[in-house]
Amino acid sequence: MSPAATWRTHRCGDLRASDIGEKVVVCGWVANRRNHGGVYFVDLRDRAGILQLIADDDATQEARDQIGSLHPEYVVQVHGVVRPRIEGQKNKDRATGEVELLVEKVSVLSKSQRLPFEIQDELDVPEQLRMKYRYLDLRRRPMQRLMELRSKANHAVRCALVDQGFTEVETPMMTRSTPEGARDYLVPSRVRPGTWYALPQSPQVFKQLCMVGGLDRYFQIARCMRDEDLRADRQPEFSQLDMEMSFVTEDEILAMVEQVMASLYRDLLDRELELPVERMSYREAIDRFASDKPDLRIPIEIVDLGEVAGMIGFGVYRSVLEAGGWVRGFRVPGGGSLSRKQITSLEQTARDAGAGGAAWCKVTADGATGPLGRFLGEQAGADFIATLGAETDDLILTIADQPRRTLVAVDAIRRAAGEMMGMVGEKDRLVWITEFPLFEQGDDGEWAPAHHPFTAPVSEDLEALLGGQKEGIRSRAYDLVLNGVELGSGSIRIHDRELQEAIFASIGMEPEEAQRRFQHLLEAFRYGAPPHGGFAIGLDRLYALMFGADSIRDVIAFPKTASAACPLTEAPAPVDAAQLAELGLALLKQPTPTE
RNA sequence: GGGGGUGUGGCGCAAUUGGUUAGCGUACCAGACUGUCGAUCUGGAGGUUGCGGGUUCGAUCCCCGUCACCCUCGCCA
Repeated sequence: MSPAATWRTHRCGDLRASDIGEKVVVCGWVANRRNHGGVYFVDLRDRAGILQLIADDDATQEARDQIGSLHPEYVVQVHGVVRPRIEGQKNKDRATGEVELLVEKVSVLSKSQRLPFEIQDELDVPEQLRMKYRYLDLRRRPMQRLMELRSKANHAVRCALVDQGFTEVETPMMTRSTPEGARDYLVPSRVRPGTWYALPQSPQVFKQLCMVGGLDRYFQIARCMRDEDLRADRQPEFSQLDMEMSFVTEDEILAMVEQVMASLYRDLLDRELELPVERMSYREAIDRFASDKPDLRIPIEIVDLGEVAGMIGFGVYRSVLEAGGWVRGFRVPGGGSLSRKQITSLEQTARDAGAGGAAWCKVTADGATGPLGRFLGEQAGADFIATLGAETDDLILTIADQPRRTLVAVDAIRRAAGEMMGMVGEKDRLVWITEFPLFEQGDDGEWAPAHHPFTAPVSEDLEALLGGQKEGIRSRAYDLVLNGVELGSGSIRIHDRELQEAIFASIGMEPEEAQRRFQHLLEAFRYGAPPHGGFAIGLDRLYALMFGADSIRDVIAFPKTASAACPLTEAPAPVDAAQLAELGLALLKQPTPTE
């Protein structure tokens, strides 16, 4: 096929009644064909929409033969004249429905064999098949919409930050492995056999180095890779909006992130975000919602029953409290209407979360009913109900267990009960969670940094920290939470070398080890590091939520499966022995053939 | 790594207690039809029931193993 001077004059989906009479050239994919013997219809699709082609008695026999020989997903160029559809044959459901293109000439630019699935908006096929033929999946309008929205969102983010004086910096994809955090994806070095690059889990160190470099305000839409097992909302490589600022307080960073979020809401959803976003300390979030990422759409708050639960004569409460455990619960307003079956499922939710079960009762006009009911008759029972603020027709749900298990279970049943009661409000609820603990205790009882080890402590807690205390030390770290989903996190960093070394020491890291692992950062801090802090937002998850996608895979052009494989390219795949030899590598284990 | 679910023409599903030539819809191909737009009608082609093994006269069905995908726990500073 010889090159045309102009492939097309219009896009299919752009033609309107105002174009009637125009001689046009369009290109697109054959979406559908209908043949009535003498009159041929073809729906031609491009990114802008669908245009009906027609070849009836007004068309030449040649044009009718050409259009009659088309098949699904052929790519064609069509010369024709835009004309109005006859009365009664307009299609109101289609933007081009007022017009049709009378075909003069059809050129087949590319043929298509039979498709593995149909190109239609509603599709019910295995996701793996869509991923294997992603280029076909992307022809579908809903997928094109998501790709367009993502592009528009990235653009909005860049505009908002560049306007605020940020500099976009591309940090290396091949860097040094850091043993903390997630497992690294490794890249072998050919030049120095036996040595490795790591793909970045995040640009953390580099963005701090940008601050030492005086860039002042950095951002990047960064690709990050973590070699961990996947989840529905997690991909092995993902995008995060990464930011860092010098000479800032928490307030300024939070305000900046809020501005970015407001820009996204405005440009993508055409909605105004209410600012400032509510803030809540970690302590408060745990006390009120038993979670560091509370879903504030559910209007249920947790009550500490440690004082009153021991008084009502319920043996489980007493023994748990004597063992140093907790009793926490909440009232479900109107929850008296829940069936026994629904409550049983809440009890199961508690057990699935690791608790022994959930003790409950319903508050009725004649007293409390249910398993707790018979313990609530006396004054202590009245105090118990009063502490919960429960009223007639409420359901009371409680968990009694070790502190950590209590929190996990009470959070689980709070969310389950909220959903069951239809309490989840429509409105998006953003909240900042601040002052996260600097250390957290592992199952082995060891204290480890809860965030990364560069997070600064709250200054009032500094003395206790340097005195060796771990428990209760607050950090200047914060998370942004939307409807119970963590969107991102950040912190004010340590910029003082001595404090940094003290932190390393406090987590049991020898100076030599700290030097070996973070030599580049620690050395940078010798040369005048400004106070700085930043934030990172997981964009895939945020976009999936904002665009109403079924899965984060739907907002990623070429996603991977739960086993980190790409069905399209069949990566990961074996390589030639020669490639391995060049890298100085030998396999200890051969790849297992699939199927 | 653990647990759960799924696997039958391209796709969505069915197949009695283990029993005939594994059916139906859709898509595809061909023919018919002069205003359709989820066209319609007629016909056709299309199957290693994920793979391997076992039990049985006989396996889509029962058993064991394995692979892939999805969900979930661990994990993801």
